[in-house]
Amino acid sequence: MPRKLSTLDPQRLDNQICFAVYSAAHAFNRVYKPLLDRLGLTYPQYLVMLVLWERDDVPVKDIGERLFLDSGTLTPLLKRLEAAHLVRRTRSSEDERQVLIALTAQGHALKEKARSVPQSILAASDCSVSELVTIKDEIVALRDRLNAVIGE
Amino acid sequence: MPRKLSTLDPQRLDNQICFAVYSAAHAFNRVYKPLLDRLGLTYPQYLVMLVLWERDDVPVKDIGERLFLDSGTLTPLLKRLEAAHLVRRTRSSEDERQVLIALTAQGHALKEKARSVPQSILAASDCSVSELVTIKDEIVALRDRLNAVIGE
DNA sequence: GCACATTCAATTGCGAACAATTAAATGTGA
DNA sequence: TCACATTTAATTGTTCGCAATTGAATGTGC
Repeated sequence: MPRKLSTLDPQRLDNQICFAVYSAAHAFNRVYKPLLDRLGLTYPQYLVMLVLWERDDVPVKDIGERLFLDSGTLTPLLKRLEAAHLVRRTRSSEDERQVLIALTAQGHALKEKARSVPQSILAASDCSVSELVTIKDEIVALRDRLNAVIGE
Repeated sequence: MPRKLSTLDPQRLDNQICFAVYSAAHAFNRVYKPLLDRLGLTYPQYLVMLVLWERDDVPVKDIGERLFLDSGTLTPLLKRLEAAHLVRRTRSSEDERQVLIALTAQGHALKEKARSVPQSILAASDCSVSELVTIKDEIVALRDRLNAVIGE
């Protein structure tokens, strides 16, 4: 005779960590949207730019490994960044299979314009930096355990 | 003279909580995929079914508020669930603007087949229930603060 | 050197996700 | 009652995200 099962029922939406993560990702996206609109970027494009601002002139594959995305997602996205004059795509001469992604002057310059984005997000989070770091590390640890299961 | 700034630089990918959430959501999706394939559902479709298993015969808007999704996403998704004979879509007679979503017998029956999904996810998380509940509550609190900022 | 497998990016097709608009039904105020 | 605003789904167009396949370049084992 199940009584007051709802708070424990693993089949209930509100008890699922995955939905929490899924809906939090969308909430972040909505907060980022107006900030990134001013830069002319979508959120996934912003992620690619973050990778390139750290290190330039890397093959598509490296970007994919960093962001957990494949060429089916990245190829059209990078073509859009190229059309926006933020990156250049050139075949590697050492290995003609690889396409190297390099920032243009405009792409480099955009880093300065994007500098204020993280603090706007921090403000929207309404949370201390140390709390955010703690949650972030827990989520990353969880993500890495999930990815380990997939790899096996 | 900034030295070893990388561990603090808010513009670094690995320091961004949003990327942690974003990549964790994709990792969950990849773990769910083989489990949901056997049910013939995608993850967003599974979320809609979770809502309907809790309460049936609700307007599209209610589902949207629960999952933070709009009609642009839900209308085609619900049509696919209807084509799969899992739900029925009927105009409300009291308010002809509303479309009520009800489970079919097949839709109800699928709940049993889906019963083992949460524990498979728990196993993949390689984590205690109490730890997951703690992280989940923190993420939900963060999500709700973000959504509050958007609403204003 | 040559058959074979592997790697890498591109492509195709499908299902989200969302902004913006449309159209119909309902609610409201004068 | 009637003009007007609001609510609700549906629609259109763009961008992700991924599975599956393709084709070219590279690596390998004999």
